[in-house]
Amino acid sequence: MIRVLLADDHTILRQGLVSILAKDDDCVVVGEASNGIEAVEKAFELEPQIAVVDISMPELNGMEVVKRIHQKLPDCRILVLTMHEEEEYVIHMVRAGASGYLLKDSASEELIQAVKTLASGKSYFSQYAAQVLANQYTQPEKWGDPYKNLTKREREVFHLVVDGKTTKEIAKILDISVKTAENHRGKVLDKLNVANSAELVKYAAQHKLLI
Amino acid sequence: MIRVLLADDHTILRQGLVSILAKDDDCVVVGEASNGIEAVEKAFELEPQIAVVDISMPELNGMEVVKRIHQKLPDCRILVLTMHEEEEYVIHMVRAGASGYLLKDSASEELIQAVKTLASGKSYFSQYAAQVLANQYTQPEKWGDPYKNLTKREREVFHLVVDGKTTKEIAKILDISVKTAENHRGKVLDKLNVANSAELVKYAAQHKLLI
DNA sequence: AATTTTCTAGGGGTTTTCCCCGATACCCAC
DNA sequence: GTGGGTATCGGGGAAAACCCCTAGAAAATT
Repeated sequence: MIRVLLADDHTILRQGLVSILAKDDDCVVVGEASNGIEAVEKAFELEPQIAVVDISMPELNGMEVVKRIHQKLPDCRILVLTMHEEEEYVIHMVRAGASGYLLKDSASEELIQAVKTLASGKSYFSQYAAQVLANQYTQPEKWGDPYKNLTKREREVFHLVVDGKTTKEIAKILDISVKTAENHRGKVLDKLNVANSAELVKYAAQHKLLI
Repeated sequence: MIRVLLADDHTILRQGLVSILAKDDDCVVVGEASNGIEAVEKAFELEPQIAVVDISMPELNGMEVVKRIHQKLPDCRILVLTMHEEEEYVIHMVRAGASGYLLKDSASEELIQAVKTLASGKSYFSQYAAQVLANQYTQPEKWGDPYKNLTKREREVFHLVVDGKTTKEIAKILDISVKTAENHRGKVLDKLNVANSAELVKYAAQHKLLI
């Protein structure tokens, strides 16, 4: 039996979800929440296997809800159910810890399908959401604005730092003095507005300049 | 007019592709290749906007072809057309630089759709391929083996370092001396077999322990 | 040709990292 | 209990990173 928590501020829609899930023998709705705070509290209290969460909710928005639930209950799989089709929403929710993303105009069979898929440990994305996430892989062209301000040499240094090279190694590779390499790196840190090399690598990772 | 290069070792299938694309007024097949080496050479020579590439080809496999074309001609968009459904293929081809992934049993309309989508600068993935790539984002952390050897405290330090915190900050957060924090970090570096904090963040990113 | 930007390199300083070392405390087996 | 392993806590010291600066040569722009 898959224990499901529903979080959506629209009562009617929640009712609809309950009736859809009630028809399925493997699912049981163990709780409902009508705002973000309540959603988090009920999740902690009931520890459901699946949490179905809307993006726009009063008190606490969906992304915060997903973050908090995912942090405290990593085993609880979160399905985002929303009207929002925007790319940013998909990406941010998945980053926050969602394992599924479904649009509200999906068929009811798809909801059940999604819940079961998540319960089995896999992920489930609507056609559109999957497309958005897949695109993420092929667009490292979005070199963040700051990155574009780096000079050619600075970019070389940048990539070497990101690769874990020390200043000394960089100097040897580029055949310049350690001091110069240090200078370049300093400028890179400055231009990308990060405090140290570790943060620089983090920046790179978040902008898909890694791997 | 979208200039397309076809690379597939099966002559009949290539014929089919030509006739499909010929029906469309916006596309023109400027070249064909029946093996990997030839594909790369023709690509460099003709500089097509779109290269349709099969995975399994003689002389040079599809992944190498994609890599080489993508490296020399970053503006040439590559569509992988294959029978292989395996996850690894999708991921590897996309990493190598492919912008689209289509199965050979797709409808001919979908091929044209994919070619046009790629030409417009976007990506195109078959339902299945998109699903595979989307899943990459949510894979329940397969915390690498080395990570599991970290003690509780070391993991706390690990995550703080990865978050870009300095030792001093970590010491304050965990309410321990700077020296102790340094020590913990040293052990983490040692256990994860990395040389410095930058590499540590890289490790985290590659194991999806970031963000 | 003149100006700006980039690349180069160093001086000299503080802070952080990194690699040694030892002390305490805890758990667990003998 | 008593020893052995391990986790946590620290320190000393050398090396590296980081930060402030100057400054000339080369390259790109105007």
